[in-house]
Amino acid sequence: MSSAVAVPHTTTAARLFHAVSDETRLALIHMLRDGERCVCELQDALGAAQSRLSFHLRVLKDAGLLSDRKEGRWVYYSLNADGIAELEEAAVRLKPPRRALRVRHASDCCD
Amino acid sequence: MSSAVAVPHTTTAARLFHAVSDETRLALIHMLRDGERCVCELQDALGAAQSRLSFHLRVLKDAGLLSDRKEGRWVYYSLNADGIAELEEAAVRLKPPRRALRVRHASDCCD
DNA sequence: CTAACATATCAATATTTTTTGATCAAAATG
DNA sequence: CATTTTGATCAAAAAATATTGATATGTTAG
Repeated sequence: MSSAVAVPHTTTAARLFHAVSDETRLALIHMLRDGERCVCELQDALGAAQSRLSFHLRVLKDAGLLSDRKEGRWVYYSLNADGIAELEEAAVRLKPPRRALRVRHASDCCD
Repeated sequence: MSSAVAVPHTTTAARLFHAVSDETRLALIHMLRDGERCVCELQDALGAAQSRLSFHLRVLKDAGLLSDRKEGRWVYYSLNADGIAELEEAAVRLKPPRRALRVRHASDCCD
């Protein structure tokens, strides 16, 4: 144990949070909350350039938050429930344990 | 309703997620989970340059995730439970409503 | 087969974020 | 008061991300 930074989970969590730290990507997720959509639909709805959208979809997919499914010439994206759950867990892990909510009384710092 | 991007919550959520999308900042949060710490302690523990740390602490504080308290020449940072709760809520809001988990059968796309 | 379409990828650019080093202000200390 | 200490802030450089436009690939339609 010990190595200052980089708790193991930390890297994954950072990746997940980064994926959802952008408004366009959040908008995509929100659109997908009620079912899969093909890229062209998302594109229309968001009024975003095709290649831009493709970029953001990939970020989300790489983070494990989306799945895709190819059908004919379309690609349908949908939320990956497992990924979303992981994200939620990562968020929950940030909460302080109740025992520690109190102020740790100072004077034991920097002497 | 309608304006494509930028659901109101979306901006706040993006800000919150961005704040925790960095390993250094996650490490800070983890350290603070069991009580407040002064900057110098965090600095030692993380082995990070003072000004770098100050930068990250500010990002977290601006996002509402940390509070600070000045005492003499020290500044103590601690988790702001409300902020952390907001973050968690933002994460939960990404989950698809159960009714929509199924595949929306295609052929209604791009006709 | 050829043309049109849906989407991914790539290279160049633009933008944002992060790091670094210096300087500054407010305590505390002698 | 002069010095030291803690921490913030600022400007410049570095690094990471995002946007754009072009091109490439696979697919269906004619």
